[in-house]
Order: sequence, then structure tokens, then C-alpha cells
Amino acid sequence: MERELLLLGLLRQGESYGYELHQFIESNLSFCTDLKKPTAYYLLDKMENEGWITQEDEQVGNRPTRRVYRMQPEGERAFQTMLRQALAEYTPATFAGDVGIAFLDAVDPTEAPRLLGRRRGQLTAALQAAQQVPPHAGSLQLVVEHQVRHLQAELDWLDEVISRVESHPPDTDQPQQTR
Amino acid sequence: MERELLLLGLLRQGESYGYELHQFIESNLSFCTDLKKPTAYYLLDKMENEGWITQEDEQVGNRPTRRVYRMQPEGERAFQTMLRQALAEYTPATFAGDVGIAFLDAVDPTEAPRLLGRRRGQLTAALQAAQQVPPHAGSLQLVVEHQVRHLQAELDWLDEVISRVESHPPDTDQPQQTR
DNA sequence: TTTTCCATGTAACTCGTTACATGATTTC
DNA sequence: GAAATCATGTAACGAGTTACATGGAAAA
Repeated sequence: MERELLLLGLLRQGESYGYELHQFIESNLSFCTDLKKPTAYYLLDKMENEGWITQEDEQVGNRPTRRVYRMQPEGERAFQTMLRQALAEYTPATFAGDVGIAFLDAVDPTEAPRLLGRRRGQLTAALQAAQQVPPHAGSLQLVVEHQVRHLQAELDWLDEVISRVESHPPDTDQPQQTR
Repeated sequence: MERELLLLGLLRQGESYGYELHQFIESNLSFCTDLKKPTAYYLLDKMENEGWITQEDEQVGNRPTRRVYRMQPEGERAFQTMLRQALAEYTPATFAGDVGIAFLDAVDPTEAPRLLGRRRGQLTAALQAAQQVPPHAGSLQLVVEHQVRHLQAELDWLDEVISRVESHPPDTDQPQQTR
């Protein structure tokens, strides 16, 4: 549902076509959704069938034909409904990476910092990337700021974990019966 | 892959069966993975076929038969490999809820705080729940702390968004052409 | 001249979920 | 007596991804 909301929200501020929409999402909104090209095309087609948007083929120069979509009143209504639902609902983020952390004490305490160091590198790269995103108009900027904040918090926490592992070597790794 | 890692990590600290594993995950680790029962059974069966774990049926009293799984050397090796990979890799969290935020200026500034207020309620509930999780052994505790930290950061940010919307009414909502 | 970009699409597939089925047993 | 718990599983489905195909134009 977020994906449809996203496409509608973008189409709302101006007609566009699959390729362009996908490009924009990939380069500007990669953190909140990653929507592959086939998915974009599929959803646009579906929303056209539902009467939310209309399509019209457009040829510019001798570039490939673009299938340009335009918002319809039905689509605006759907957008407003979905938007309200999305805003009022808290969707918890899931941290797949935490599964590894949960078993951190299963690796040698001399090896753990090296592994986490690599993770840290990727995290700082993500943070820098987010910090260098050019300012966006209106509430899109909020999303960028959210991301920066989040990544900073992640980095703080990871550093704490690393220093804890380095200083206070976790207890031995004798898997013990729990039942 | 995280799911297999998780199951192996749990089995590593003591034999168990599908139902129990699922229970434990659902009540203790719901934030980092949500693994449904059929998925758990499926993965356990699969890992048994791969020789990572062995199964044995066990009857306690006249309760339904339990299919108890035990770690094998092959499984321990797989666990160690996957664990290192998981620790060294940063998997960015995706914020589905941000899609709504991105189009926040499309709703009436008098309505927005009410919608976000509902979201805030769910967020504080999640935070309280996380804060009340009883302390876990070893590095599992790190995951709980991570979650608490994250939720606090989320709450801070959301409050900022709300107060910003309340004070500084966002610009009018005239969808404008971008092309 | 080879690669990348533009632009759309299809078909197969994977992973995971939902919904359902079973059946005894304990709790309300 | 009804409902929830324990315990396992199957079958169908769905959303989204991967991999592939096309074909001209621009850039390297």
C-alpha cells in the first residue's frame, strides 16, 4: 500500500512515467521504499485499470515512447484515504541486523570488533550519503532528516556495542541448556 | 538467512521444537524478526534435510508429540559462517511509515496533528513494551537496548514533527508541476 | 566501438503468509 | 460446555524480485 501511495503522491505533483518515477525513487527515496522497475510498471498499470490515473503515450524526439500517467479525481480520493491511514499508523521498523547481534557472544571477543567495524563502515557511508542529500521541498525534507537522525542514533549505539565488546569481554561461550 | 541464523542460534543453546521456538521468538524477539509458525516448521525441516540439525519425536505425558531438533556439527559451522556475515554487514532499516510523512503537507494542517497523535500513541505503547521486557542473558540484552534506544529516538523525532506542523503551518497544498 | 542510458515489458520464481485441518487437553 | 492451549502440518495464494528481451541513441 505504501508503494501505491508513493506513486500517487509523486504523480500528484505532476504527470510522469514509469522510468522517471522509478529513477526518482531510487535516487531520492531509497531509504523508505525500494521499488523495482517491474513493480513500478505493474502498479501503474493496475492503478490505471482502477481508474485512478490515465495513461497517454508520448514521444519526445526519437527517444523511446513514454507512457505518461496523469492523476484522476478517483486517484486523488484514493491518495487521501491511504495517506490518512499511513499517517495515523505506526509501522515498526524491523532490524534484521539485530539477529546477528543477538548471538554476538558466540564469536571470539577478539574477532567481534573487526566484524562490527566493517558494519560500522557501511553505516557511516550511509550516514554521509544521507547528510549529502540536497534539501527537498516541503515534507519530503522531513523524511531526509528522519533518516539522518536515525543513522546517527544507530552509529552511537553501534559504537557503544563495539566499545563494550572491546572492554568488557563477554562471558564464555558455552552454549547451555535452557530447558 | 536471518531466520535460519535465528533458529540455529536458539537451537545452539539447547534442543527445542518448532512450537517452542516460535513461541520464544514471538514473545521475545518480535521486533527484529517476525517468523510465522509455518515458516518455522518449514525452515526446521529444511535444515534437517541439509544435515544441520537432527530431529527426534518426543512424547511428554499425553501431550501432542513434539518434534525435537538438536544441533549438529554441520549446523554449528553454518551458524558460525552466517553469524560472521550478519555481523559484518549493515542492513539498513526501511521506514515504510515515512511514505506518509513525505506527503504530510497534503493534509490539512489542522488534521495532521490528530493523525500523527494516533501514530504517537502506538509508538509510546511499543516503547513501554520494550522497556518492560525482562532482562535477557548475554548479547540478547543488546538487542532489547537497541530497540529501546531506537524507539526513543523515533518518539523524539515524531514529537518534533508534530510541533513543527502545529506551529509553522506548512505551505499551501497546490500540487505544482515538476516537469 | 563498446558501453551506458532510455524506456517498456514478460515469465518464472522465491519467499513467506493465510487459511485451513487435526485432535487431545486444560482452563474458564 | 465452550474456548483457549499444545503441537504439527498442508495447500493455495500473493507480493515482489530476478532474469531476460527489445532496440535505438548517446556517451566513453
